[in-house]
Amino acid sequence: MSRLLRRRAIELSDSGHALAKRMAALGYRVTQPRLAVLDAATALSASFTAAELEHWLVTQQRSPGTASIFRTLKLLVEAGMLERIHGVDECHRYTLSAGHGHRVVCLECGALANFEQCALDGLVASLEQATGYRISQHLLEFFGRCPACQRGGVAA
Amino acid sequence: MSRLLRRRAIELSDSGHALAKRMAALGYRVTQPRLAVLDAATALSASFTAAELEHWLVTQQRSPGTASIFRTLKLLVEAGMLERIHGVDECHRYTLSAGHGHRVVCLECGALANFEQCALDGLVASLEQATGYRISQHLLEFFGRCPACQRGGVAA
DNA sequence: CTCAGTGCAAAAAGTTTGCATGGAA
DNA sequence: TTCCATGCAAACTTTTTGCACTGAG
Repeated sequence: MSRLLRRRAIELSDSGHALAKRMAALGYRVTQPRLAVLDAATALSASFTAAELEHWLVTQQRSPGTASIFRTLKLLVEAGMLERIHGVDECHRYTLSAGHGHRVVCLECGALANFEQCALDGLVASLEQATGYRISQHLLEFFGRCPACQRGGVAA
Repeated sequence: MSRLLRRRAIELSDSGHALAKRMAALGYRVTQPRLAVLDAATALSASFTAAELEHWLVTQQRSPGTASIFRTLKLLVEAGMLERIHGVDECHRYTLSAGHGHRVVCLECGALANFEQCALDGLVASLEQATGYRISQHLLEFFGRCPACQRGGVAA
């Protein structure tokens, strides 16, 4: 591929992607499928499943196929650019990584709000004392209805 | 089935099962597969996946088959006798329900410690104010090493 | 140029369902 | 005796893998 073409290929999907630069900085090759998945993750904005992401890419006629999507999702999670999140009954959802923090997830539309504060330190300490466990990780997520869905008025 | 046989069938698995009585009280039929799953859940004691539970039942030569196991697990969760729990990377684990509360899960052996206190009320209130979300549920789980595994000395 | 990454298709998990039979109440 | 629950097998969904080919660096 000529220098010119390569440059065009990258610009094609480079709409706003500091993300792509970050991938390159981490030593990952910046390829079309990876850019497509990052675009999709950005466009979907809230949380999404692999299937939802694939559907979006198909409608955009940019889907690299299921296998590549799964491989890319796994890679991006390892790279820290996406996070896997858990629902009450649903697992295997993803969201663009937003620094460290936890989330409030809308049960109706999947919208997310992030927050930094994690007032668990005290609880962790007292639990370690009470149980004898050495606690190294935690999972904390909140669920409810986002402001828009509350206005929307559909009964929960 | 004669009265005598029925009685024996129930005694077979009635080893310590207030659980079976609870099922009956809830209006569920107390059947061999359900007793077997309850026994397995009790024996496995910590958290377990459907596959682990089936494996235990197979080794005991009491497995009612995959389909019945899944149906029974779903039923027992609905009945509130089992809970679905989430791991960091693993979902679809189950544990015997221990009242309301949250858990500390050992990352090495899967042992659980339950605790009642859930100091999130304040956090929920301030998050509702900060985000505009109406929060109705939360997911909170801790992970680490249990006392036995710490003594066991395998590096984390 | 070279090797990491891709895309297809096929396979492997994991989970659910249809239907005739069996057993709890 | 009645109907709920079971057990098998087959279907389905979701995710992973093998392999020849392609394109990013």
